[in-house]
Amino acid sequence: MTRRVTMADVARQAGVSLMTVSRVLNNKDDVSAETRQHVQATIKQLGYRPSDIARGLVTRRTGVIGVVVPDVSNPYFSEVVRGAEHVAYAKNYSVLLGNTEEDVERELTVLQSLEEKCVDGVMLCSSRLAEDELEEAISRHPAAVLVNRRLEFADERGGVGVVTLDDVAGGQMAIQHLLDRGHRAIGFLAGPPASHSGQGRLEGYHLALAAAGVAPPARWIKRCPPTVDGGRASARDLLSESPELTALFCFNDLVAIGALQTCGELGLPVPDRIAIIGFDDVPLAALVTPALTTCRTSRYELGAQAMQLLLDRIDGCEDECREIVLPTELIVRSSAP
Amino acid sequence: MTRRVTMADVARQAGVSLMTVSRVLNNKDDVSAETRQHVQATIKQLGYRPSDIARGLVTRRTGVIGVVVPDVSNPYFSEVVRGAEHVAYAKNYSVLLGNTEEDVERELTVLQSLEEKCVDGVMLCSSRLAEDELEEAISRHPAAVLVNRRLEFADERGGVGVVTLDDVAGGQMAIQHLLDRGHRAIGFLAGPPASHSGQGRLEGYHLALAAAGVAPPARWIKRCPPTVDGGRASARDLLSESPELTALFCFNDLVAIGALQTCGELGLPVPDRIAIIGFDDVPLAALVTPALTTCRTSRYELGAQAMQLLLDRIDGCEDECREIVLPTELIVRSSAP
DNA sequence: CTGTTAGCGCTTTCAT
DNA sequence: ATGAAAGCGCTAACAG
Repeated sequence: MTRRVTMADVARQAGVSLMTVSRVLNNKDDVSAETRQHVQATIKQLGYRPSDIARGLVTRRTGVIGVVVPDVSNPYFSEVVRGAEHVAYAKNYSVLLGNTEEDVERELTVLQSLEEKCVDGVMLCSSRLAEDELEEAISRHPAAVLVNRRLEFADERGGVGVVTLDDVAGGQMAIQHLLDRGHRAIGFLAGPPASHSGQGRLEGYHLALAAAGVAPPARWIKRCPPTVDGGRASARDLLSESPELTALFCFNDLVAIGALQTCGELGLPVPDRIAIIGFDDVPLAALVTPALTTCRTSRYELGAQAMQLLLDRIDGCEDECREIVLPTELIVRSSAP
Repeated sequence: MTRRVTMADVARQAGVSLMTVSRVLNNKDDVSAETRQHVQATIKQLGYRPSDIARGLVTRRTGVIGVVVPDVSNPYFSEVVRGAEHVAYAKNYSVLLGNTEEDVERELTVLQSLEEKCVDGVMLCSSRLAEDELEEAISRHPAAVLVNRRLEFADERGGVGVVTLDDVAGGQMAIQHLLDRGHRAIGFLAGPPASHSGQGRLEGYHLALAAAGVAPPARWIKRCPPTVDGGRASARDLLSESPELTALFCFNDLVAIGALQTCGELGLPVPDRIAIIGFDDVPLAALVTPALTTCRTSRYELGAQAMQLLLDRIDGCEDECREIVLPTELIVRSSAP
């Protein structure tokens, strides 16, 4: 393995000083056109590539952003990551990916490792950390943005940006759609108790029903894992305990698809006997039979906006808007026409 | 923003030299137990975290691996990334993610940016680069592994590891299954022409048919984008040009789902009039109606093995096996029972 | 416009 | 068992 070409090599070969090379590299204007061209030619000739890590040591900026997600292979987060990466790339930042595998311990070590890598900022998605741990971890980084999670004392701590979905409005929208179709007995497969998003959607559910004068009994609401299997099992429980239900609102599309399967197994036609609404509009939602009515959320946008906010903060305009709430949109398909 | 705690701070506070702190940090054995404990306490007290970038400058190792994929949000690659990240994490490496967005130019710049970040190695998935560009780009990195792509002169260049799927066997397996069910007129929606995997599957298709004495006319084979829409459109063309087809083998599950939709629109019952087989077994495959028969590939394993190979190479045992070929498995469901 | 001198935070080598 | 000096590749701050 041959030694990496260094700036000194370029300087020597071009017959100039280190600084001149450095200036050319950083597009400083105080270099004569002639010298600049000569240096650039030498750089190309030698195949020189500056070392961001040496540069980072002195500038204190690595050009790297840590992006932490519970599970990259979850289509939800992989879209978020794609959005984040796109924006980062456009501004010449790179993304250091941290996958916590839904594990709190690991989330902590990942955050720590990002510290050692001296990232310029951290984008933390759906953190499962306790509030105090979260604050502590975040405060150790130069900048941070939270996605899908709010921090109670965010304003007081200063630097933390927040990007979330308008889960409450989404939930209201979905329930209102069902109410408009005449449904009154509407169940909710609510997802994991720890989910901030689930809380919001539940709130929307309650708000919309209350406005319509419906008081849902507690048994209409069931927690479940946010997966197809979780949805299938919980839908079965829910429908057997509360056969009066004519509609189901689901934490996300995967849960809704599980519910769809249960209805199939139980011989309950969707949407005629049971209407079903999901959340997220993952690509899958349009492809199942019947196609899923759902609240679309732009996960790509979530990632992109969060990264944007983070970079804005890093590159100066700190007092940019602290919290962004992204809207959702009801996509009406066959499962709840 | 308060200055980062440095090793010098720890040394001063603990009343020892920089070297002692460094030794403790790196678990060198020539430090008295007493001193070690004292230093460790100070480190904890100050919340000191070593800077991998300062360390990297001298050791020439950053503990970062670049992982380059065409599209993180593609379920195929997001699984690969998850596998890779898991292995990397286990060995104390971090993953710098590069998303090329299926763009060759961008693939080149990403690779370049990884160079500047001084990554210890690169894992390049489904590269679309021309052979010479690929060789050049790779040779500029300390170590590299190719996923889903071979390099003609790999052995001669030395350092490049390769991990692929056994696409040929997968294609054969799928076609053999159809032949066993009495199909003879079998079309192939072959995916993008540049895809190495597509080539392999096509080879498997030809081999299996030839062995059965079937000589498929060229019009039975159609290139298409590797997406649902691509599959839908191409299936429509294919079936109208060659109505004699009784089965379709598809480049991947997304294409197969597109084909499924076309059959629905055309009123051709699946599998009775047309049998369909996909490739990959993405989660979606089991959820569509009818459920998709497909060749399962462990994308997680692909990522994990590739990362393993790369790290093995980096950490010494270079002459580890140079090429890994992962098997596929036929999963029989309703679309081609 | 260009070069010189320091030093970023750490490890390596050589002393002690 | 511990420390001092040198330097990794680069840029900031001054000189000229």
